[in-house]
Amino acid sequence: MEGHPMDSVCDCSQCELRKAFFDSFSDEDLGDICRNKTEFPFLRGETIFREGDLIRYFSYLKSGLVKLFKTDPAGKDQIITIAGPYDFVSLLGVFSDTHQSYSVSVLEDAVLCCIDIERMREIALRNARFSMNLMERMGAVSNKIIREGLEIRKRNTHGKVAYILLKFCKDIYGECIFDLPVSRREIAENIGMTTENVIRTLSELRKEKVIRINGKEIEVVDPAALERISNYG
Amino acid sequence: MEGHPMDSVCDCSQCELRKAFFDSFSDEDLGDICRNKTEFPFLRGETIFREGDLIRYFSYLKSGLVKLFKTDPAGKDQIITIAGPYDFVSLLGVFSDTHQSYSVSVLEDAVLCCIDIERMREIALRNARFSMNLMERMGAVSNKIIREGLEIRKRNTHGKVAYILLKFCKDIYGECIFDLPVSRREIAENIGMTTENVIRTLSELRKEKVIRINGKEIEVVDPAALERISNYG
DNA sequence: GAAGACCTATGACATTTATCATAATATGAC
DNA sequence: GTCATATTATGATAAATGTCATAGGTCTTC
Repeated sequence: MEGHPMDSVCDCSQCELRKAFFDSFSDEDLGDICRNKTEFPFLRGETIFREGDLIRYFSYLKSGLVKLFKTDPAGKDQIITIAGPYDFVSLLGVFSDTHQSYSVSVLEDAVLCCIDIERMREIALRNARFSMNLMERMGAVSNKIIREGLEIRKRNTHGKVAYILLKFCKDIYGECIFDLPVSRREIAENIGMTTENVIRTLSELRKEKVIRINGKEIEVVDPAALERISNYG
Repeated sequence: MEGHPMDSVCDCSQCELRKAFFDSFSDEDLGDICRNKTEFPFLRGETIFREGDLIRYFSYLKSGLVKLFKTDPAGKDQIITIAGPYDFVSLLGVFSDTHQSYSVSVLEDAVLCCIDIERMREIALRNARFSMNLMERMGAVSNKIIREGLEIRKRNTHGKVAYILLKFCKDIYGECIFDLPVSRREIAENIGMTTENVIRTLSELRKEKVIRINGKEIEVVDPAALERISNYG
């Protein structure tokens, strides 16, 4: 894990993600976690951890945007998913596996909240409601990744590109106009097609006046048409 | 849930899956579960539950083979995965969702062990080690599904077919000769290609003397070649 | 500011995959 | 057993997708 711990000015009792993870905590446990957590700020392009690294922390994203990916023997990356604050938390292997099974790197400056894995385990073992919350939270993340994989698998190239554009505009940014946080190649690595065809498909959507393109900036001009393409293709 | 409860002759303390789920149980909790579980036998072709059904049980497969799938508005099925005893257990939504998010039906006669969801929750809430075991177990299943999805996504048709044949021979049956528990169409629904191309690809593998086909019976004659095709394609 | 690396873009072409048609075989219902 | 239906199979063709080549633009590094 790169990055340098930042002064932990954060008060866990005020954390907006508290409800998702620590709602069941006693003041004591919350104080314990709060004093023992470390926040790591990361800049765009930095790698948080790599496939195969030892798991030392339970971690969740407080802010920013990351990509989860695997690298094959030939050095080609395959992106598992792109995730924001509520979508990225150590997946379920965190208590059973010893090593990371994928890499995570930063697409938009991020803050990661990290809790020593042993301390986390210890608390989980004496607070069953917390274990349950954790299970629900991590389960939701896993399920989302599984569902997304199925949606991508069943679409053709146009459908795939439309699907991921809609993910950016609906799930990630909540706006029809946004700056793509990834390259065309990374989109290709995410949805399983070639970079050239991603570029070509984007150009076609532009020619059909469904989107407007200005470098990294994308504007979804005709969301209904994009939905149709996503659902049909 | 169809099927009729069978006489519960099973003694949980002897259950071969016990270690996976109930290792941390006190004799008391184990007895409690054992007395309150219900075993449902299912025949090939039967549906265990459908997407959208109310979740009433925590369930895991004791024996047999099942498929997890989703049905789209047009009525087309998409198979999420094919799972045996250690690979199928209520996924992580079981404590947070109220309804099933996919359907499960039976490929090979199966026995499902079911525990009332409320009782399960209650035990999980007072036995944190059990919650932890559960989390690990369910996490392993989720992770396996995610990984499988990625492997399928990155392969071309030959690689996909080779991949799933290897799954049958290595993971499911542990033998190079086996009866396919699914139709060619179901294979297509699993790996995201057309039925015709699954059939064609199988025929090609036969012509290349990598496999032998006799109806549902498949023999992997040249496992090394099949591995190469799976890894290259 | 020059060089190199990467990103975006597009065209031409080859290959892969899907679609449509047809038929033999197998399976299930009555 | 027979009829209806689904499955397996194969070929012909169309459509989609990948590969290769080229080029201008952008960004980083020295």
